[in-house]
Parts: sequence; C-alpha cells; structure tokens
Amino acid sequence: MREIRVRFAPSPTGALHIGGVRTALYNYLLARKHKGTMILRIEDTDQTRFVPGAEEYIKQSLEWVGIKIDEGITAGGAHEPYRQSERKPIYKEYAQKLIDSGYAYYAFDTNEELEAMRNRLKAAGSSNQQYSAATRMDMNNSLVNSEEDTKRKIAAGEAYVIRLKVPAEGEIHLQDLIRGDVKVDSSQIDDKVLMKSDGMPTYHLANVVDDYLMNISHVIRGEEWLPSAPLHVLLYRYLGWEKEMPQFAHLPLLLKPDGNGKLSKRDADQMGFPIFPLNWTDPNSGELAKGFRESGYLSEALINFLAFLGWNPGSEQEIFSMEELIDAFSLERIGKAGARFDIQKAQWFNQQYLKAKSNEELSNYLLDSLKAESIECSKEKAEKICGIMKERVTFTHDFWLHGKFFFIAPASYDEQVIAKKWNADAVTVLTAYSQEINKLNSLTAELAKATLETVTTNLGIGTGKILQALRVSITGGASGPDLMMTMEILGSKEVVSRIQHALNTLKKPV
RNA sequence: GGUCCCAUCGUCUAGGGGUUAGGACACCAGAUUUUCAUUCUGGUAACACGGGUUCGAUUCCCGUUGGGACUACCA
Repeated sequence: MREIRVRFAPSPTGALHIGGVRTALYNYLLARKHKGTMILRIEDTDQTRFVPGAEEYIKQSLEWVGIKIDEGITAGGAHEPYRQSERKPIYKEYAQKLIDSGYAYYAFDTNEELEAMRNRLKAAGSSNQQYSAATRMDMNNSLVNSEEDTKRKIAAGEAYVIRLKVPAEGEIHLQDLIRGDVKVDSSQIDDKVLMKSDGMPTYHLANVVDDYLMNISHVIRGEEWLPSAPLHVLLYRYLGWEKEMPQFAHLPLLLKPDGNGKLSKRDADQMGFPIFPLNWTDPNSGELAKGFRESGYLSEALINFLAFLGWNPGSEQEIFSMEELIDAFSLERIGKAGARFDIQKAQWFNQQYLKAKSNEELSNYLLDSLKAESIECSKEKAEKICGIMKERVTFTHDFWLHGKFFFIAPASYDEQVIAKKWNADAVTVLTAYSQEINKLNSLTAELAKATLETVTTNLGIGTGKILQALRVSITGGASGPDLMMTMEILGSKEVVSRIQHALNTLKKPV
C-alpha cells in the first residue's frame, strides 16, 4: 500500500473556520492512524484576498487543538516551499506543458467580452453559459487566432489567461472514497482558467500540481469541491499523472443549526456561539469574533465534538481522546449527509471534559479569570474552589462567573429566596449562628455544620428551614456548591461579616 | 435554470430484506442531593412520499418531494 501522505491546505483569507478544523482533523487522524505524514500547505494564490495574520492564526489554531504538522510551512520538508505564492515558476512550467501538448490554450478575452458572451447565451435560452467547447471558437483565444497573432499579443504584453481545453463530450468518472462512483459529462465542465492574468495559478492547477509533486495519497476536503473534482481528474490525465492520482474523499458539510445551508459566521453571531477556534480580530473592520478557546471550551472537547460531526466509531463510546480517535478512525465510517451544528452537544462534551480534569489543572482557569479582575488568590484556594465547583460547570470561565462570591461579598440578595425563606426563624438562627462562628478562629466544613446543628437544636428550629437563608446571606444566590465547604473556604471572619451584613441590610420580618 | 451530492427520533447517529429500529445530546418525570448542579432510573420521539423487486421492505432499484453544494482570472 502506498505511503499515506495527506495535506490540509487552507487559504489565508481570514480566520480558520471550524469546518476547516474538522477537515484538518480527519486528515490528521488518517495520517496518524497509518503512520503517514500530515502536511500543511498554504494556498495563497489569490493575492486580492490575502489577509495579514491569517496564516499565523491557522498555525496557532491547529496547535491549540493538538493537530501536529509533520511537513509544511514551519515544519519544512522535502518539498519546499509549502506556500503556493512561492511556487509560481512551478505552475508556469506545467501550464506550459499543457499548452505544448494541446490541452490548454491562451485566452485574451476581457471581462466585458466574457460578460457579453454570458448574456448572449442567456438570451438564447442556453442552459449553461460557460466558456467551453461550445463557445470557445467564438472567443478571443489562441485557438481561433493565428499563432503569429497570439505570439504578437503576448510579446506586446497583452493580458491573457491560460485555459484548459475540456473535450466537448465524454464521461469523466471519479471514485470517491465516501460517495463511490461519481460521473459527470465533460460537456458540463467549462474551460477553467488555469493561470490567471497576474501570473498566479488558480486553485485547480496549483492543487493538482502540488498534490502530485508532494506525493499526496489522499485528498480529504469538503464537499464543496466535489463538482470540480472531475476537472481535477482531467488535469491529472492530461499531465500524465493518472496513475499517481490521489484518492479522493469529499466530506459532508457542516450545516447551520436550523439545517438550511453551510454553517457561516453570521449564524454563529446570531445564535451566540463561536465558529472559530481562537479569537480573531478582522484587520480590516477591526471586528472581533470570539473563539472557542476564549468562550470557555477545552480543545479536547472541541475535537471530540467535531470528530463526531460526520463520523462515528460504530460503537457506543462517546468520549474519545485524540489517541483513541486515531485508533478508531476510518474513512469508511464517514457519513454522506451534511451534519447540523448543535452547540448544545459541544457544551455537553465540554462539561464532561471539565469534570474529568484535576483540580490543579482547573485552578489555572480560575486563576486566569482572577488575574484579569486583579484579584489575588493562592493556588491552594483556587484548587479548593474548583474542586467543589467542577460538577456544576460548563465552561472554563464558569469557575469565576459562578464563584464570584468567593471573592466578592454579595451586594444584593436573591429576591425569591428572601421572600420565601427570610423569616423570623432565619433571623434568630443566623444571629445566634454568627455569634458562635465568631468564637471560632478557624472554620472547617465539619465545624460549620456541627455548629449549625447545635444552634438549631438549641433553638428548636429545623436546619432545613433556614439553610437557604444562610446561603443567601453568604453568597447572595439561591444555589451553588456545598455551603459548608463554601464557608470553610471563606473563613470564619468573612462568614460572620457576611451574615451580619445580611442581618443589618435585610428587613427584619415581624 | 443547469450539473453534482444527500435523506433513520428536534439534533448527532447505529443498524439493516424478517429487529420491541439501538445509543448520545436536548426535553419531560421520578429518586438521591435539606438548594442548585452532578449522579441514577424511567419516559416522549424517527426510517420523507409513491412505485417496483421480493413470501416479506425502513433496508435493494426507479421516480417524486425536500435539502444542500457548485455554477469567478475565490479557494
């Protein structure tokens, strides 16, 4: 079997879309599974859409999610350079080869002329308006002009493109690993531009040339490429590389949550979830798009979630580490239908991964949040807080968001709890309780509980009746982690002060 | 419009000529937790439609419908 060599080949036109991350992931899983090579190639042949910082963003995103690059930009390799803009002469050479062998030709048509052609065909009621065998002889190209004329035009510096001469008819077959046999009649394919007038190749040429030169074994990419895949087959054929042609696998698309259409940044904004792995600030608009990382997602959870969007192991296991994914992965088990993006499932995965982490590891997230708020906290205390909170947390920032009361005394109290539970009994117990706690110089959860029981027993009031009042006086909220542990972390002085404050602030019920 | 791709619970999906059509998320109910969350138990919920093929189709074939992608000197 041929050595597995796959590539992830994004273009640096902005932040890396989450669908791109999944494509990269599937490539990576296949490579690792078969001890192959994962290549990162940058497809920057469109100079007009180049976005500064995008390449760096791609690298950082892949690094964050744990997709390691064996070969390509930064990693280097035997097929350098891995940035298509730096491979210009290579494409030119092969375009020339196609011209020499009669499979491609020069075209001098202006945009206006192309436009006119389309309008003409449209008016005539033609089902497709393309530059093809049916129309090329009416256009301004080296097929209709004399050789001298073509040479003269080129020498005079007239703008031209190189187009592929697609045959008028004939079926083109493509064996897709996911979709099986796909066939298209070549009459449906237009004479695609191979080299643009700026001297850069188009995706079609660059992609085929590089995949061949880099000895790529499998092209795993999104389904949006399926319609142009037959064209690529034609290119391999005309270049004489059909035997070395990689195998194709066109991945199902990631769909909007409501199911209609490709997942886009717009949907994410509207529905309030991220679509990029990392924060991204658009250099043109200055607009910030939130990343999964900054939204509180763990990379392992994101990967697990993404892996299951379009693929499944066939078992009932849901939680997979990267190693387990590599072990279980196979192209055969990739589905054909588009997968809707369900952020709730992503949240569930995140919760699972968060719960499984050590307090030590989790404390870093809390400490980060605290640092941003300029609040001091020891590592030990942070670990303790994370320990009692991790069962109730969905995002990394929830430790801070739902645990603020560990650092800031409540400024207001939950009204519902006050209305229902703040009564004469509560005031009696809390008054006595704070006096007892005040006598202690160190407070443990056990001590807090024992003291509370003693106080309530002496007063003949059920503990359960006033517990909510105690919680609200200490945290301000109606719910939260174990209250006794919370008090232990807060310490006796703080507990007393908070109860006193509640007693003083809240109306004394009659 | 044309070409291509796709179709199992609301969502991600397993399955496959004869099954009580399985799991997970979400949702609902109960138990535990003196709160909330966690956890556990249970529940609601699907083979788009019409023709074939067949003793028998949700599964295979064809069509319809629906959805999607592509249709640039963008990738």
